[in-house]
Amino acid sequence: MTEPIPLDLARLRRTCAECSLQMLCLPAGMDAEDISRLEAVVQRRKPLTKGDSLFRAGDPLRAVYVASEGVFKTVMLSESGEEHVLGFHLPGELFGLDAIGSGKHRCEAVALGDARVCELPYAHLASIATQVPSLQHQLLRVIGQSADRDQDHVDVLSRRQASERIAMFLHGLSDRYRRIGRAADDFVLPMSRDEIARYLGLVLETVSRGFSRLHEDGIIEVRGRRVRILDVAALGALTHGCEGGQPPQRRRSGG
Amino acid sequence: MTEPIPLDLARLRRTCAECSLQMLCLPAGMDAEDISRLEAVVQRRKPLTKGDSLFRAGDPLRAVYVASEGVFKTVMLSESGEEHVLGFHLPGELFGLDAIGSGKHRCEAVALGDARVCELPYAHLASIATQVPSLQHQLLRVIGQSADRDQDHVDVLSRRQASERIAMFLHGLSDRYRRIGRAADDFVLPMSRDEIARYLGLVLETVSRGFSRLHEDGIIEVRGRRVRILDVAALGALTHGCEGGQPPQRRRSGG
DNA sequence: CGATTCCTTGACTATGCTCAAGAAGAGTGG
DNA sequence: CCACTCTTCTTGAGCATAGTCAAGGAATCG
Repeated sequence: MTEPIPLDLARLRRTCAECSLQMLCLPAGMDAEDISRLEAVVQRRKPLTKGDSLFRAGDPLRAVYVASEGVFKTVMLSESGEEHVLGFHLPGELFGLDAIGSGKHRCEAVALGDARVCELPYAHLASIATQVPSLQHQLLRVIGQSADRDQDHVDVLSRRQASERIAMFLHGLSDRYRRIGRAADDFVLPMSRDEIARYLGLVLETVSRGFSRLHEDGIIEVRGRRVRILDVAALGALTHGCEGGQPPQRRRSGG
Repeated sequence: MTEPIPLDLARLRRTCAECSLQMLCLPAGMDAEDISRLEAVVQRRKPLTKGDSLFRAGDPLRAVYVASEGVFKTVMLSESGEEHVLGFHLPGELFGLDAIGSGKHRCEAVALGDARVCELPYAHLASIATQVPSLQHQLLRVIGQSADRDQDHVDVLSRRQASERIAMFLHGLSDRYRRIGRAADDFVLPMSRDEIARYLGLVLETVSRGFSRLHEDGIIEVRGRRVRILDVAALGALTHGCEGGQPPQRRRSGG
């Protein structure tokens, strides 16, 4: 465990300038000089595996993070003991920002599988941002984008119909996969039905039935965690709740 | 309408240093010198009345806002035409940050009654933040706090039971009233049942029934928009879903 | 290959939505 | 100041959607 593994060291040495996620991540839009100043504070942590926590609720704000490989979820445990999933964090997406408001993390970040993160010590980041306006601007932007994702979550949860929430979830995930350069219509879900349910404010059975329904209707093909989107337009239409292509629910008028 | 009203002009001239909301607002924790640099960019807009929009979805990011008097709601219109309420903004709370991620506003901000706002042109704010580290820090903090409120919204919407959502809403609102120095257990709701419902992902009838139920159970006293919280502890307990003081729902075992 | 976890599907139930009508407030003008 | 109107709120009855409980099947891991 403590013995140095050459391959890992090589990866740890990788810089932002070489990173495939550069376009998506904090360095986006920064010039070479600025990036090198940013690189000075970026730390690459040792790889994590399924279930590992990056931080827990109550931990003081030390750093913000971006997954370079693998997917994370952030979860909040309600007083009644239920686990609510606040978000899923794909490679290139900044997370851990929940501690900026109060100085303490409000949630826990957990790796959904093997993962690797870049850690950006917050105090360093903020002080460099003072010196490098383009980084400050970029930092505000990514924070804003993170807030946009939270907003999308609110948007999903505001939908009354479970089918709408599920369609929005898949549609949004597909979009995000495209953005990170991965197939948008054929992927393996990194999270369980239960985790999806806890993200959507539903129970896992409802999510499962929702998936089956989309399969029956020929909109997706699903087998376990493998998902293929066959009809993006129809999926998008379901997102709007009202009738799009197929009727969203067999009403008495149809039957 | 266009004639100058002395009283209003006097108010418009008021500075951050004199503002009663100083402790809550952006200037919190800044010294006199820094505040004066901030004041240079703050603009006080002419008063708004019920229904007036401050910005609309699609508008470019010009400024961020803080209500100095009155309450605002931010709303998003879904493709199917429904209005979703994203948040209510009390005096001292920064809003309009939704445009930071993309450069465009994602939602519309509407005054719920007579209101007055301070407008902070974003470009100015960001450039001063570069020069004044304490403002940068403060700016990041308030953005973080705004994200915390969004997170609280997610938390509310994740609850399955309507009664929990309603209890959390009242409990949270009460908290925020206390923070701005107003009575936390006796207030007039600035928003309608319908707006509450659209915030909670429910319909107005459900909200109305929820309020009536809390009244019956002796936890609150409600008459129209006037609310008095009689038993904060019980309200907090309902927030947790599980049984607290009174049973949350009369089950057959009880009747 | 066995054990465990995860997913699917069914039957039943309950919560909250729909539709509907009436009461209470707020605003307006005589 | 009161009558009128319009909006907002309350309450009721019935129904549909999603939750609960339960069991069996698929997939994954050691």
